[in-house]
Amino acid sequence: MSDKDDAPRSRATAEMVAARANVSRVAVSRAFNPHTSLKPEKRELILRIAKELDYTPDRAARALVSGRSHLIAIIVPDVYAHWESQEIDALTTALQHEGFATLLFKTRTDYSMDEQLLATMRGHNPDSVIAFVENVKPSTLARFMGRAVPIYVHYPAPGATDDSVSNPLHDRLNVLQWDGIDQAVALLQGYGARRIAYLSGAPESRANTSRQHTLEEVMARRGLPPPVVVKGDFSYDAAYRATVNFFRVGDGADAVFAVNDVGAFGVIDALRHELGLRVPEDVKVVGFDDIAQSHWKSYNLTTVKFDLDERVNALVRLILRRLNNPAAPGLQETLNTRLIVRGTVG
Amino acid sequence: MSDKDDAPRSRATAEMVAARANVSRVAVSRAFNPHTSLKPEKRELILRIAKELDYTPDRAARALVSGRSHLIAIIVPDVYAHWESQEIDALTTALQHEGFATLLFKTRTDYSMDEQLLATMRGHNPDSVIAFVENVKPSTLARFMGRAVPIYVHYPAPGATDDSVSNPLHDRLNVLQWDGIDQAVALLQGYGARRIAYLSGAPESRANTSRQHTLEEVMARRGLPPPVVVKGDFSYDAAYRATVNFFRVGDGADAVFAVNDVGAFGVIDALRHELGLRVPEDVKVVGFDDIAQSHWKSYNLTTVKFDLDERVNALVRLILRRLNNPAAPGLQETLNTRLIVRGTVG
DNA sequence: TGAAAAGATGAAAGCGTGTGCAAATCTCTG
DNA sequence: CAGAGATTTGCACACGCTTTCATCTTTTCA
Repeated sequence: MSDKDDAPRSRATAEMVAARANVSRVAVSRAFNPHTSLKPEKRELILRIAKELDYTPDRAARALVSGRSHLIAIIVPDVYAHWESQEIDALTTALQHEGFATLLFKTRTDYSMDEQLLATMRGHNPDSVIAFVENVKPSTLARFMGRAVPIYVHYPAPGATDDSVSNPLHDRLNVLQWDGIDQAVALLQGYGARRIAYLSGAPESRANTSRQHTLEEVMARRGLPPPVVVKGDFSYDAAYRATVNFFRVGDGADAVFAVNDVGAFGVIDALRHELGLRVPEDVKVVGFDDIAQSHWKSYNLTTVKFDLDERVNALVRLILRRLNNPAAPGLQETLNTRLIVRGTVG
Repeated sequence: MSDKDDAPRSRATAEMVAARANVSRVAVSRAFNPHTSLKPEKRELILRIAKELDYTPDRAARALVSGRSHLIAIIVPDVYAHWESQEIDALTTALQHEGFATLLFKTRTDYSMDEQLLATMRGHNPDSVIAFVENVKPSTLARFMGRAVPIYVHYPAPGATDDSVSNPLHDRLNVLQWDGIDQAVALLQGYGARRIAYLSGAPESRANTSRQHTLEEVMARRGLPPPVVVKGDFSYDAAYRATVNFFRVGDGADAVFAVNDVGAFGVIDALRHELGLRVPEDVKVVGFDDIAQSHWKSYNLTTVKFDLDERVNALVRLILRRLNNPAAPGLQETLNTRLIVRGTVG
């Protein structure tokens, strides 16, 4: 065998591995694809030599012919928003485990979808797209995808019509909020709270409206007056300012139900550090998400929780089901919520 | 012109656009590449028809022939760690602006590098790799890349030998910590603190060791006794436990310098909610990073700051410089730090 | 032991794009 | 209007891989 010098700084190719192993290039391809027929010892030899040469099949070339890019796109408005970052983290780990890589795209913070961005994303040909963003119509997103069927995270409101039948353009993860919110209201009611305020997120977002409507419905059924809405935008700073303003000029409230945990932190800090009120003695606070910071001692927040692992598993399941059956009508998974009781209520 | 029906659910290709526009396929390719010669009106026509057909050039095919994937890989141990998530967020936005997409990879939390992961990453052929992870030798990472030259974030310690010359295998972003740490110590000293403890991160990580050594050096030069090291791991929970333990069994300290802001939060909460000590009256606390939460009222942390935008710009600059000059020796950018004074010192 | 079934192998045909090269067209000058 | 130069255009090939298909080899079973 001749001891050929390899080029110094370019990646090894299947051709080189084949030459070195005295097999055809096709055999190399087969060695890297599990369900192909290849004599075991031959496969072993090829894999050994591949390792020697630091060879990995080129995903782009593979994608071109197989139609699988092994890329999963995630679209988020804010990576550093706390809930999102934890979800991206867990999702990336889970996807990695299944052989996928995460392709991250950021939309503008006004939750609108940029056509340029969608075109770029489509160019990368992701096997699936997970949209945490809500102000884009499924039909728009679908138009911008190739074979991939986008996955939406959906929060069904109690009264809303289920549009799953009429919209088979995307798969869905349904997050049911009723149970968690009902448990929260029951707890507040148990401690004597009647005037409950709702700190909103960005008003147009569906995470916000569905949460608000669910809360209103729950409170009505429990014979409570409708919640006063304090307008926020999911951020700490907005929650802080809105709370200060609300308690200074308005009648105040016995409790605040926040659209998310970060908002709840803003509420708590405003109450304690600006308004001189005590939590939970004077005002009770409930959040939504149960992010990592919620158990930190400064907040110790009572909050409604999605189970992150369950949520990630459901998303991965959706992706795999869809890839195994590209022609299936809109797939769905459903997830529930529950209350985590800590120190900001009673 | 015949009104051909297009296939319902597969992506448009350059061929189809060419047919519809009565031009060659090559012209379509040229229409999408700025610096090629093509009659302007022809280009315009092609782009218009491309839009009609929802055509975008396939990145995988393009990458195969041009050698540019337009993918930038980022390797992190934790996405949801606060500093990292903010950096990923800003970086993704900036890269998107330059036409790149972010490819996210998560290492194991012990900061070790998985060869399997590296192989997968190499398979995707990223144009560049940014490693926030420290326990992998540059030579290992370089072996796993193709043409791409990895970028390391480096924290030069004051006495450390500069290995930039001997290691041209990677580009570097140097973050100088001296100024910020010196300002912090000066401030603490000004308020009469002498016994300063250091809350460490994962001991083996270079972010930790370099920060610790710089602190030791700064304190020595200012005539202070060396800092007592309290062992943490960058997380809130570890910081909380370590602080409780340290102040219960040891002599305590006048001030704690934490390796990062999240750790500082753990320190503050332990002091206030578990040990009954006041911050800053009894113990002063300084952090490192200036993440978004640091200005929240519950903490209001005095901290050493990298400027995030500067940092992201420097990274993007490194990437572009490298792509314009693949053969250049190890490129570098340098960044400084400074103290942000808030309420946890005096 | 022989024929049929099963398994292993390689040649060739793509996948969708960019690029070198030569031919074709246009522009300009005197 | 000729001819040189600049610009535009298309053919053919390359990128690295998977996947049919036909061929060759091995196993199975009566």
